[in-house]
Amino acid sequence: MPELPEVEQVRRTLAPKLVGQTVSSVRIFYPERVFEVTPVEFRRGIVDSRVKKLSRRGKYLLMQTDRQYTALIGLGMTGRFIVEPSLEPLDYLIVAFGLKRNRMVKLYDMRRFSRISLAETGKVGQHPFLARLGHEFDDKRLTPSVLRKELQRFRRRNIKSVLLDQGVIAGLGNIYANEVLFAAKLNPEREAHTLNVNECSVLLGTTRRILRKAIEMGGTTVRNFRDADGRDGRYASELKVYLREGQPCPRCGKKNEIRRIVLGGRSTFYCPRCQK
DNA sequence: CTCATGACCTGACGGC
DNA sequence: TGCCGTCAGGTCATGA
Repeated sequence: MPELPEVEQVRRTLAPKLVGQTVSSVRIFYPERVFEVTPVEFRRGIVDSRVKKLSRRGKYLLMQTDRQYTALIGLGMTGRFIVEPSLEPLDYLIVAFGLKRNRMVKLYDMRRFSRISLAETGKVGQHPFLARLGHEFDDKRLTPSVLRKELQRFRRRNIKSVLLDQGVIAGLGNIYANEVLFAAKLNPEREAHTLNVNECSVLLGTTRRILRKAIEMGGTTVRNFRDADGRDGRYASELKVYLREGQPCPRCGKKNEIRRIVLGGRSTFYCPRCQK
């Protein structure tokens, strides 16, 4: 579910409840979703330490403690944080962190695609979850010519799949990849390596504008997304093409023009008149 | 290496 | 009402 803006919104709403707190217990309910370390190692790395910082890299949350370890958390499609007193019996729990005064930070996930892991804080960038991630969308070093160069490595892949590839720009998912290409007037089937510097510049501009705005609006709720305060994202009203098959194009106005095709196994929405 | 596909998992929704 | 197929914010392993 969550792409970069949603993960960032979770980070912003979870941080005030978590940073500075001591984690008095760690209970893992779904050990298959703990990667690289054993559940026991994960628990030992976090329990009894204090949360120093909650940050984000791409779609991953990084919970840094005052000891040597950082927990890495990927929310998959439906991962969600709930902070509440005590531990009610709850289906779909992945992990629960106990804080003071009976408060619990629970990660639960209906589809159970969430993933957690542990790294030494100094080596967190080398962790397999993060090692191959591309640029952050707002990284100043990501210039149009750098982007163009990165797109050259793909032989025939279309630009839509490449945007979903976390190795170029980290954090774009299916909603924003569609929206960004519509805003940039680029056809999703366009081969990525054929983009010129000017097109890369436009694409970078729309990516930054859309992600910033989506972050400002607390992300997009289409179905399940809630932040750590239980609130919906408000960006859904800004979506121009995502899930709008058969609707008029908001740019050229042609009726019934938004198409849905499948690229790289994912639904792709676009206006064939505006996106050549 | 590159790319497409299926697998992982559960729920919501539309058609019959 | 109920059953079935399809689809859903992600990522990884597999094999051509």
